[in-house]
Amino acid sequence: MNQEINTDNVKAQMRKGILEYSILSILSKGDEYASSLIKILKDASMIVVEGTLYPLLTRQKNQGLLNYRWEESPQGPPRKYYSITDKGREMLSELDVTWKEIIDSIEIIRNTPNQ
Amino acid sequence: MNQEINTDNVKAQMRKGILEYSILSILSKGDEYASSLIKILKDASMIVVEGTLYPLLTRQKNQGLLNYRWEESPQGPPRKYYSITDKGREMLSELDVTWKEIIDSIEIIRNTPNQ
DNA sequence: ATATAGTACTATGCAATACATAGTACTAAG
DNA sequence: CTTAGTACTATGTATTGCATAGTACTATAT
Repeated sequence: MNQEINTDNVKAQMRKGILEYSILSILSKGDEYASSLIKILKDASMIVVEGTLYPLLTRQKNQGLLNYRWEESPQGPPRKYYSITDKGREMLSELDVTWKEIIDSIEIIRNTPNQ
Repeated sequence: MNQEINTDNVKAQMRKGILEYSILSILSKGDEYASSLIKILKDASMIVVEGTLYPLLTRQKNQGLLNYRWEESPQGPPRKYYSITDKGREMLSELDVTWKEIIDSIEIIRNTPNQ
């Protein structure tokens, strides 16, 4: 029980840094609004809550990685559609490398004998 | 320049949660002391500093995942050798699953078209 | 004997971000 | 007008990596 809670906590810590990469990835394939992003992430088993996502999107906007425009929704309040900038695409490419490095590091650590 | 700093920052955030997994992995293969752990991690391109590692080892000890014993060193101060507990091995197995889930999530997010 | 260098461990404040929570606002339906 | 569903804003809390300061042990040099 306590162990399960702890595993969830480790997973939450693992999400730090990863979500920024995930958002840029999704938007590189097309513009989306926040609730849609949450759904896409959830479908990929990456659970994120609004309190996390909105500040993250704001940070990325302020860093010039994203832009947004308002668009009327079919039957609710207007939606804020986010799109990735050229700078965001460059960042995404760098994060591709960074993520690969992380995976390789874990692979080595997990499967190579200590010296 | 500012972008490089930002990538390093993202990588530091990504390390959160991952280091716990890394430490258990290393110790599952044999006992080590802190400076040795730092070297093994560094060799796998996972840079960690003492200010991070020692509190982390202490936390894991307090959670029952590790144990330690003092051992005289060849030519310096005594060393604190850490070993993994059965509980630590169980945790490691769970983190194997957790890590795989994260990788799969990123794979989906990075390579599947949005709906 | 004392100072220095190398090695190893302890303590703590700071920065960053995920999360929980509270709230505002828009639109449609009751 | 009220309620429900949807979408966004704001903020305090918890956690952990990092920077920094310090203590302690052993060997070597002065």
